Amino acid sequence: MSALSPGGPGNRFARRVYQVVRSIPEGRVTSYGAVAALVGSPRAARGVGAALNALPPDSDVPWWRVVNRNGEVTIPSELGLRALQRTLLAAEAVTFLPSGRIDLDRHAWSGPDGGWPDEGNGT
DNA sequence: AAGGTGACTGGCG
DNA sequence: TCGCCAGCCACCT
Repeated sequence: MSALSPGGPGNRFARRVYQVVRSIPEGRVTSYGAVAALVGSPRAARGVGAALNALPPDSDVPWWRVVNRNGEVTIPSELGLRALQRTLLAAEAVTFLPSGRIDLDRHAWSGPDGGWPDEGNGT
């Protein structure tokens, strides 16, 4: 059984990255460094990008919810992915600033714990 | 197995 | 605020 089924990049790291990205709630975005930190390698921000780059088109991973630390889409526009990401994010009710960047103060996701800017007030 | 590339981040000027 | 350089880690050939 088993066979582990690598299914491509199916390594340990990439596998974990996909899991984290799947944990990103709709209408929310995060940075590669944040995902890398959640998988246990805060310095592997590029590794996250590589993993997403190897991500299949039929995957259930919302890769479009992952952006750089500037809240800007930094993916190859040649493939049209850049426009696609913006479209998908817009469909998630994500707001873009006049500068062309995403308002991280409004959609920044800090992980499964929450870490939200307007919460934590315990009653 | 080894080398090169990159969907990144942080520090400086 | 923006642009450039160096460092790190993972993926691909």
